[in-house]
Amino acid sequence: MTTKGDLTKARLAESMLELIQTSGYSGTGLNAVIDHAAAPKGSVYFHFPDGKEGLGVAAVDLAAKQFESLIAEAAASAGSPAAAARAVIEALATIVGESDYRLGCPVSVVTLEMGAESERLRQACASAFESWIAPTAALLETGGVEPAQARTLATVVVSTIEGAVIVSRATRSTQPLHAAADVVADLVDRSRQSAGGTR
Amino acid sequence: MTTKGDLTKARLAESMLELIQTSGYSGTGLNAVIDHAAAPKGSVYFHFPDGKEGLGVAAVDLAAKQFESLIAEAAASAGSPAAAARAVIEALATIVGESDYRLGCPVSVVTLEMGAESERLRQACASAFESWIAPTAALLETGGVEPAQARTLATVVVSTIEGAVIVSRATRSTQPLHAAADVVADLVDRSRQSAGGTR
DNA sequence: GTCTATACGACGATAGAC
DNA sequence: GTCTATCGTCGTATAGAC
Repeated sequence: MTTKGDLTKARLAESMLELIQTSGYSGTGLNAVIDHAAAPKGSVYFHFPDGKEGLGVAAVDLAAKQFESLIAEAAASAGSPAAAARAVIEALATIVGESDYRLGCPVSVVTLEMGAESERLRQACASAFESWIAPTAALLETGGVEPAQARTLATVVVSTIEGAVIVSRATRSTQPLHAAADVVADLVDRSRQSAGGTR
Repeated sequence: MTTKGDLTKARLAESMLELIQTSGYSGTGLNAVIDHAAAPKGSVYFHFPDGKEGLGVAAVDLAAKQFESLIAEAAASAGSPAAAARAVIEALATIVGESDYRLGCPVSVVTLEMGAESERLRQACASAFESWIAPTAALLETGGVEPAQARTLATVVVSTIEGAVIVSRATRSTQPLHAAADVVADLVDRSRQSAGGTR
């Protein structure tokens, strides 16, 4: 059953996730989180006994699931791996642009800020990236790319997307993301052909 | 002339740059910076009247110059644009790996943490990215790629590198950077051919 | 002009009231 | 079990001694 406490816990993780995107991990104070979640301060330590670190892990896990869903939906509705990749990146371009370049990838920023300081957070970020690379590689394999190459290419695709979001935010332009969409779609399409897939 | 004060100022910027890479911008306190630079606390506000923000801008500018030099050296010594791109990325893989995955791109993390909060820092980051994209595009043009496509491709190349550094740090493996090196080198080489360059 | 001592606020975390 | 009041620490910034 879903108790009221569970809802509070979910709201806290969602708030943390949202604030991390605009202010980073260190820049997001617990006061801001409980304020945004409309939760009392003590409940943070009730639901997340490890404090901020546990809340951060929950936020990263949540982000992983959300983007994983976006990938799955694009893979299901798009006609080809290349089209799916393009759809995902264009969706991100819309999100980033419509947020006035305030939203970015929470996993990237937590990796960069805390990867060297918290092993728990670093592992959570590694798992998040893996949860995006694996389905991307699987999608490429359905296009006829051999497993090893699919994994390599999927890693690069995810890296490119992460980087493009950052460059887009810095330049306040969706051009880097659109450029990434074009190049990645072309790259995915080409790999399918060169691997001897359905041609 | 170079006064002692100028050296202190440079050391402060270098220390800020180094610490940002492992702990992020918000996670780096001025106390840690002056400690690392072996400088008295007041000199921060003497050399950087705007405080932490000014110091952050100096660190980002410094990072921009350093990586710009790496690109220029690779472009000068490598035999082709593709080889230059590979050399740059492999050099990054060495740096990231040998630092035990503690060093990353300071411009990325400042963009993600402060891009939405400080216009000055955001612009410094945008300038940094531009200072890497422009010479990369120029290099691609020497390979026969037309200007517009060179710019697009250069943006994607820089994005991919930024993202690969992040994924490498999260997974504690240089594999994402090596994968990026392979794919980017191939991409650069292909663009040269498809554009009707020296074949 | 350089640097030390300090002010003031926000942080994460906890103890204990309800 | 849920929340409020508070503690100690560290943050940035500054005032003033040298």
